[in-house]
Amino acid sequence: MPELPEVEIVKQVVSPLIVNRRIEKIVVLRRQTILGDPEVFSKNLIGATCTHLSRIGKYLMFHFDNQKVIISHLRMEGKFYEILPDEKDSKYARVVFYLDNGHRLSFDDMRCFGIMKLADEQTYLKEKELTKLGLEPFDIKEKDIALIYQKSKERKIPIKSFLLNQETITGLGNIYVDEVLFATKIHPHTPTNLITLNDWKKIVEHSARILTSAIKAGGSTVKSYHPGKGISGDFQLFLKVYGKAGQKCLNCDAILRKTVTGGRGTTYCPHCQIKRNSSLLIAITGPAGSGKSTILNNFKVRGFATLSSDDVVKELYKKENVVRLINEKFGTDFKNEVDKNALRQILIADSKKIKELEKIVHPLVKKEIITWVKNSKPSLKVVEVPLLYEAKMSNMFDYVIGVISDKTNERLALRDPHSAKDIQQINALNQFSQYKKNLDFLIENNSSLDDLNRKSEKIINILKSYLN
DNA sequence: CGTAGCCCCTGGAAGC
DNA sequence: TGCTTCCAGGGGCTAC
Repeated sequence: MPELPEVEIVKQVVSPLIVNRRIEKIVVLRRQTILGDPEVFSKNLIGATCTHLSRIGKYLMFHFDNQKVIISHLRMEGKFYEILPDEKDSKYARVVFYLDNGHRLSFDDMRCFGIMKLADEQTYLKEKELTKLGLEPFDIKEKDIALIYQKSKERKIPIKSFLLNQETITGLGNIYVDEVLFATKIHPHTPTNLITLNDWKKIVEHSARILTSAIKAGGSTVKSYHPGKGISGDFQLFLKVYGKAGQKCLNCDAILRKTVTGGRGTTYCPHCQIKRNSSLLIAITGPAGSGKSTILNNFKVRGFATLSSDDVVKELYKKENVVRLINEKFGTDFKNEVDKNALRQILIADSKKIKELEKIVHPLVKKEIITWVKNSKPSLKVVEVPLLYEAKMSNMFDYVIGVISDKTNERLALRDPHSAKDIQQINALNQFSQYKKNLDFLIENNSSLDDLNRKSEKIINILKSYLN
């Protein structure tokens, strides 16, 4: 869990507990926590006295008078705690150091991600964990920024992933990266090669500023993390985006959005942090009969690449493996093609079956969309996805347009009187309204076709202006 | 080579 | 209430 400020606080809190103390005994409760042989680790440290602690990025080093060094990383949950003589080891103790004053220093690590490694004073900086690290934001000079910029021009990963990787800049983690990108008004998914030299100056400046203030505040305390017993920092009170998805942005009226970047939760302001990109992927979502197809067509006419998930599903229903899967799951006997209307009858009779169908269909649709995106040329791509949030697909899109209408039932009846009632019934089961807060644009289609066209035109122009 | 995605673990919270 | 699923302040490894 800890990022640079929290590790710095741990260093400050733990130093007085162990410096000038001799290690009398080491109990390794979880062998994998020690990289290398735990017996060698213990043998080299027992009898040694700790001279000082040091920190590089998120690594914490313990230096001893026998020229040995412990390199440690707390990862997500690691903590060093002092245990008094009459106290029991905690449930999550992994390595316990017995000190010459009768106290123990316990390395607690619920999730077992943390590590410790023995090294030599002369060569510890050459250990692979430390040689990989880039500069801390405070140490980055003008000439370093130019080098970082050169390096970044060759990388296409999202800037957030680039900053989380410690090889160029070290110290930022998931919280502070989100804060820095918000401060610099850079969208976390911006490809690294689009970050300008001027952006880099701002990123470095804000990183140093935010990390420094966080250290001053004692670090951030989120969930139950504490640098030591009874100690907790306050910087979480000053966070502007982390953990605040769904709340109002402090700089504008937009609602902060949560997405996923490289498997990590990411919060940002969709208005302040506009995505600059050479291409944009947009989703249109909403209930059946709301007007999605009309809007999709407006995009098509303006030269966007467009795809309808309903068409994708139609094609999937003709595939042999899909027909087989559905027959197995629903006890049907479709031959060459799944009969959509017959299937709908089954779903209406037992609404629990909808989820089962979605479990089969959604991942396949997602796959098809990804393939389509890869193969389509235009820089603006739009996909109509009726159940975008249910299918958990919203994260792959840069912007989401939602369409709602109080006239869906009338439109469905006009389109196909035969199936209208059934589709209306399924529509009623989906809670589109609860996703409103996740949308970037909302179109209320309650008036004329002209009105709908005007509204979609307006959004098309905004999206075009976002393009690099 | 760069990159996406999975993996290492445990437990609390939210969803059903 | 009990069960399931998701999520968490990190980073290494592997398959493409």
